[in-house]
Amino acid sequence: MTASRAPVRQSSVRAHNLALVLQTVANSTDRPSRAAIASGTGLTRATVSALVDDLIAGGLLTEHDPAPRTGAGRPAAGLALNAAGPAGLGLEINVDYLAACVVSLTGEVRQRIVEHGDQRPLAPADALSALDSLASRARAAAAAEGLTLAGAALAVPGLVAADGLVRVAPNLGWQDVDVPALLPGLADLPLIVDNEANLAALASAEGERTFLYVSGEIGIGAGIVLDGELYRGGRGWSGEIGHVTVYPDGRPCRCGANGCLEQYAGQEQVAADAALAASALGIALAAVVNLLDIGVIVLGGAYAPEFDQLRAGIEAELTRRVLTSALAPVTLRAATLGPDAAMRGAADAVVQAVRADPAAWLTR
Amino acid sequence: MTASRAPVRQSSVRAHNLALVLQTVANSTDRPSRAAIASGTGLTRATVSALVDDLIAGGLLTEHDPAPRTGAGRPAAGLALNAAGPAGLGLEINVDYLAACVVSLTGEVRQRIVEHGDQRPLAPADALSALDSLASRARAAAAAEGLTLAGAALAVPGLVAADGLVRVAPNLGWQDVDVPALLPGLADLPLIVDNEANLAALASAEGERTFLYVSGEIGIGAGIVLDGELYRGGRGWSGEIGHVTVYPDGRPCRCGANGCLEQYAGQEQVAADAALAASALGIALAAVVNLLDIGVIVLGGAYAPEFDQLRAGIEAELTRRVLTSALAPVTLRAATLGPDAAMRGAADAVVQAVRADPAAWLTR
DNA sequence: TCGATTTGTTTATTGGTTGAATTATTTGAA
DNA sequence: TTCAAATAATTCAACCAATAAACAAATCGA
Repeated sequence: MTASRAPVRQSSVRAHNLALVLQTVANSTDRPSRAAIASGTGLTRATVSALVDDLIAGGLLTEHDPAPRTGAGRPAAGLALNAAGPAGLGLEINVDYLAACVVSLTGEVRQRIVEHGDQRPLAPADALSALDSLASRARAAAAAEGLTLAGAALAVPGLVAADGLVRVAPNLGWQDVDVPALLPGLADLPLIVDNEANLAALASAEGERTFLYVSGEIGIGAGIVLDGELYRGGRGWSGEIGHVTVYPDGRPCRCGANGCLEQYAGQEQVAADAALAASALGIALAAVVNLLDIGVIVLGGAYAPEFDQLRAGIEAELTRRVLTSALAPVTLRAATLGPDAAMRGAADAVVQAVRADPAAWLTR
Repeated sequence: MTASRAPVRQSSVRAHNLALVLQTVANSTDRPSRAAIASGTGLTRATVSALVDDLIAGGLLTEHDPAPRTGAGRPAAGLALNAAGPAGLGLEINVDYLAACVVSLTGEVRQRIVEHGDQRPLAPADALSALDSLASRARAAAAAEGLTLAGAALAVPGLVAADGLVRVAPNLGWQDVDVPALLPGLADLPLIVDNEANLAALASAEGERTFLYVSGEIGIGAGIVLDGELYRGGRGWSGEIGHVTVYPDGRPCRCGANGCLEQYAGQEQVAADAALAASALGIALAAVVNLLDIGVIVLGGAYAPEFDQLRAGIEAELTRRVLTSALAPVTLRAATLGPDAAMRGAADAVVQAVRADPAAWLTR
């Protein structure tokens, strides 16, 4: 069905194979040689050599001395991502802090600035103006280290439309805020604006290709990653697990409905009654697994530090309510990045965009 | 992230563009000319000509006289899918019938055989043996009409693993049935085995790219179509909406849990208490929309004839419980194919596979 | 009847991969 | 010490597929 509506020319072949080579290096634990990449991908050595030349010339890969010796033959030149290559600027605005970080192409955090302060009393323009100058500081520091930015991404606790328009951010009190227009300092960079749970999910993959990330803050959000790709839904509003009904006639929610998960497993409820929170969470997560057949669930935000208290209660509901639980169990895991997850995911999104389409960067 | 782990060569370019041209013809309401395809796809006329030649030579397209006259210039040759091209064999086994149909490349039903009879007392081998001979009859009739089959697909009311192994089909009483091995008459054809709701969803798209199809039978199943593609989940067990919890402490379900949707909106419950069924269905569907941001829901199976009774009750819950309902409403629709949906979807799956990868058929 | 117009084909060119031959660099054995 | 074997990387001719531009075909309108 999907013969994506675009024609393919030879240059698309090159673009695809450049990405293939770059991803192979990125996913490799050691520093692979051209020959290793060739046998790993199925491309010929000649082709890999040509592609690697382009990637080195474009500053995406670097060549290193061979690692250990292995038998006879000419020693291999080890290839690695260029730590000085295009980096990603990750930004986050949340209820009580602003944050920025710069992550290198290799995935290292090279800058990190967090500024605490209640954002709720501020008008969107003022909050974003403060973020803009925070971003400028991070940018300048990165430039001083010799890093060039490939783009920026901002995590927002709310519903974001495809063009960067924030439709609603209830906890910030925002409505219809045109974020890119209010960040003039970033006008020269490609800017991604996305929901915080979506971006936090990206940062929490740890090698997993298909999983659900759940973040318990004041609200509860989820990022759905299917086969390595974030699923955003038709309008970009997927993952609103906080308003999945757990008890149809239960507590009234600020959204107008009754019995939303948020009323039983929000940040405060976890602290007040972990058993109830775990049970409610388990019921909602069972629905997700029944619908999407997802095998791994990562608990982040306020859930991560309470993971040990929540685990048994959630698993009990999953076992009872997931139809296929006897055939294949669901794995529960705590997120490891803490409050930095969304900001890190934002920066990762930029870096991953470069890795997924290096040709766009090379010909920029 | 997804630079699908395979290298791309020139032949992949050709395969992709062949599919692009074929899909363009398939999705066209009139009979497009080579020039129209060129301007529609962005390929050059020369390239389209070459690709079309291959598709005509391979029996996938046919050339027709120009339709209406339009101004000056050489008249265009209209292209259309070849009605005598590779067809799909669709099969279904269900509690009280066996069915087979043959659908042409153009999407017309050319054969249709339904054999009523309770399958539950039969051993899987016996039921499938009967289906095998039914399939042979449909095949022979299709061959008599000059149709060649590109493959077959079977719809089963149960959980199907990727290799065609039916893990559980509760209403048939099946467990771990190796379907392909029990259909020797189809050994020479590629065979897809899939869940009936998944295949019924495919047949019920009606141009929609992202939607949820819900089928209310004895059990309740759902097919999730995201951007034109069926989402099957990590193990192929997605869409088990029947066991989403609606009332956590509600009626006990045969799956062992309490308050599953199936206990409130199954076939019998719809007849007994439509209002309760609609409300339960609405609660579960609201969860789907909150999680996946799906804008269109198609009600099939036993729900379709009761659509008018159910609609208001479902919509009330959706409006109340979907966080984004004020921003964008959810569209409810009744399926139109009736009990044939799964069988038709099975045949469609075969035809669509040919349309999505004509190069595979041409070089078979 | 002729020019304008549109469709479809032909041909030389270009970009990109392939496969085979070649060069480079090391280990190990005579 | 020297040379054969082995492995890595590069070079080069061949091939495949798309492109652009020229050309042939078929129709309309003046």
